[in-house]
Amino acid sequence: MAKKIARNQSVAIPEQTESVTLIDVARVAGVAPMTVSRALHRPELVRSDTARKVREAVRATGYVPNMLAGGLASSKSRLVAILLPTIANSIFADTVQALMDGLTASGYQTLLGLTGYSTAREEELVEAILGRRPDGIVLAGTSHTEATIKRLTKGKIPVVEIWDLTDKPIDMVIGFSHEQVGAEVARHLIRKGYQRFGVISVDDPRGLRRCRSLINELASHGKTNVPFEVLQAPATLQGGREGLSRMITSGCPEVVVCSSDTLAQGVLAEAASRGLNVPGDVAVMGFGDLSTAAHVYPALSTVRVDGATIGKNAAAALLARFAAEADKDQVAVRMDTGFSIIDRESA
Amino acid sequence: MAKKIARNQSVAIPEQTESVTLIDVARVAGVAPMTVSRALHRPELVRSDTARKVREAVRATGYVPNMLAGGLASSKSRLVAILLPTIANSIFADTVQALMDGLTASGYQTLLGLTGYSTAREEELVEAILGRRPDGIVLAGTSHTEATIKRLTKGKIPVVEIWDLTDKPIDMVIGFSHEQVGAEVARHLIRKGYQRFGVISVDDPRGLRRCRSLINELASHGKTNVPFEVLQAPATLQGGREGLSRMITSGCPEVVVCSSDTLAQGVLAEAASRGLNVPGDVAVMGFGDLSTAAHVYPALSTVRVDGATIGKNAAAALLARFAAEADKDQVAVRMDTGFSIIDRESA
DNA sequence: CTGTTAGCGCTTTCAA
DNA sequence: TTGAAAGCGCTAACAG
Repeated sequence: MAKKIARNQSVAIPEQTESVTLIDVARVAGVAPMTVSRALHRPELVRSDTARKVREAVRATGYVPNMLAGGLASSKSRLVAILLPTIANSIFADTVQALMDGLTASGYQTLLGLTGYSTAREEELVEAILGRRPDGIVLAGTSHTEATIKRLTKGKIPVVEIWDLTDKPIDMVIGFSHEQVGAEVARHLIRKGYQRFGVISVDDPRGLRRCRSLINELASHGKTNVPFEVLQAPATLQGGREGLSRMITSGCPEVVVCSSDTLAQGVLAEAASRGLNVPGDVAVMGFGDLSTAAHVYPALSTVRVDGATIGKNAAAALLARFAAEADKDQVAVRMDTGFSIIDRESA
Repeated sequence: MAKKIARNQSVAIPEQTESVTLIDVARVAGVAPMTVSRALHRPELVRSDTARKVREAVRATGYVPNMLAGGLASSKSRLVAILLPTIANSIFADTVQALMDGLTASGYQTLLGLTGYSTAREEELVEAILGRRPDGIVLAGTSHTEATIKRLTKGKIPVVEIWDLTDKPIDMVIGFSHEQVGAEVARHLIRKGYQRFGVISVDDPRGLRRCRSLINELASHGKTNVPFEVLQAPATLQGGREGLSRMITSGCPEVVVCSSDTLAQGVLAEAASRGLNVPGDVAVMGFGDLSTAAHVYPALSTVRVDGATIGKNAAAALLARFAAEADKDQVAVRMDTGFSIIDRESA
């Protein structure tokens, strides 16, 4: 196996591998270190030809600023942490993508942590992440351990809880009511005239709340004994298939409601493999990113709750909150969600 | 809007908000700062009752170590950066999840960067990320700008390029040949007896290479003029639908090969909505995470290339490389991939 | 096993 | 507009 070329070459030029510091740049540019720092971060404070000299020195030396040192001195890390249950097949993917795009554009870097739907794990991650002194923390959900809440509440860094609502946010919240979502869906389906329902969910807390609320609302309309299959999180296509398979043993419902789009995809696959016509034999409803789902099923129905849209819009709202960091009051921006259903009218 | 409760309360206890340092902990524990540092990071170096005193002091003070300071002093950041094209519907999701799980378990935190398939953007991100002095960098792909390569080559931090192969890796590579993948698939399908093919890809570089190689190999078996639809990255279900729609105008192929599983899902959806039987009327082939796909299509065929498996196994290999950081030779671990196809035998 | 000394590379604060 | 001094909070290296 060949030796690493570049590394060996660099050995031939002794000491040039030693990392270049701001002081080296200053020496080359013929100015004080502080002037280099200013030229780099607040160029409007130095004369333009000084700035030019510095820029050239930076290029000549191959200087890369050390943000650990900078952060330590200034207590600003330009780092935002995002904590999510999971990234695979995730209902959060779009939110995260948009959020990261915005943060990157604003010069922030993103530390990602995966909690696997465990608040204990979230606590550990928060603990560890706090050590990096992030300039902001985004948490999925509003349910956390006591320790997490305590740590985050007493700190002075902005915290945004997303994808849920609560009366006592740690700091800011952008989300919607999963209970309201479930109830809204139930009413929509009843209006459509469906009689026999089936519900499939993974055991993530928010998905379960949506589904339970749905079932309650159905019950209050006289539709009881709704089959309810719960699968292990995270949502997979296979989960959707299995859910439908199990459910179908006790007769096929007219409409199957899923806790997420991924599950709904799986139900579609299973239906196809059983020769069931969608929506002729069974209608299927998902939950998640409308911007994707709406395109996939051209004739789908959409159920709306509240005022904006999950995904990009929510992320935009979130960024706006970060921008208005000065405002230290509690804030709750409501986030809307979309549902996709392949139902009778879209046949 | 209510004032933030906790923040106001903490105002009542002046100065306690000022961040606790290691020196404070040392004072409370009645030891030297260095001893606190040791007790925290290398407890085996201090007497157990000293460690206990320190632990109590940490709890009493609510101390959170400042990793910026620690990193600066030790030049170890316990940070690993991962750069990917995208996170949404991503073929990388599983790799990333497994990788992060492993890294987190080993005490590393993960900085995520999204390049959107742009090497220029990758370059900017690398530049910025290097400022954080990560202990390792993972890059998707082996195609980078000159500047990126230069920066990464001369640095002393481990770099792992994944999901592709190359003769001149920056440091380490874990991947497979996309050309070989394409050719292998072509031969597999020809062995199966298919005559009329269709190919749908998004315009991501690796997907295109797989598809082009497939088409070349088909040509060398006398199958020319294979319909080839290219859609804009990233892959979406809608893209798959559109791809099949366009393709079908010039007659339905016996088998449609897609550059990713997401696209294949879309093709399935479109086929269903057109009343096409899969695999009776048209077989569909995806590419990506076998562990998911294999479960979804129980009777699928599998095509293998090389030796391991994309996803969790690849991530494990990757972590092993990090662990063996001492070995500074070039390394190329080959990574195998799986294909899923719903074809005639699985009818 | 524990403590002391001297920075890590940058920015804040003040002075020029 | 620029510079000098004094740390930020921690750990390496050595001494005890």
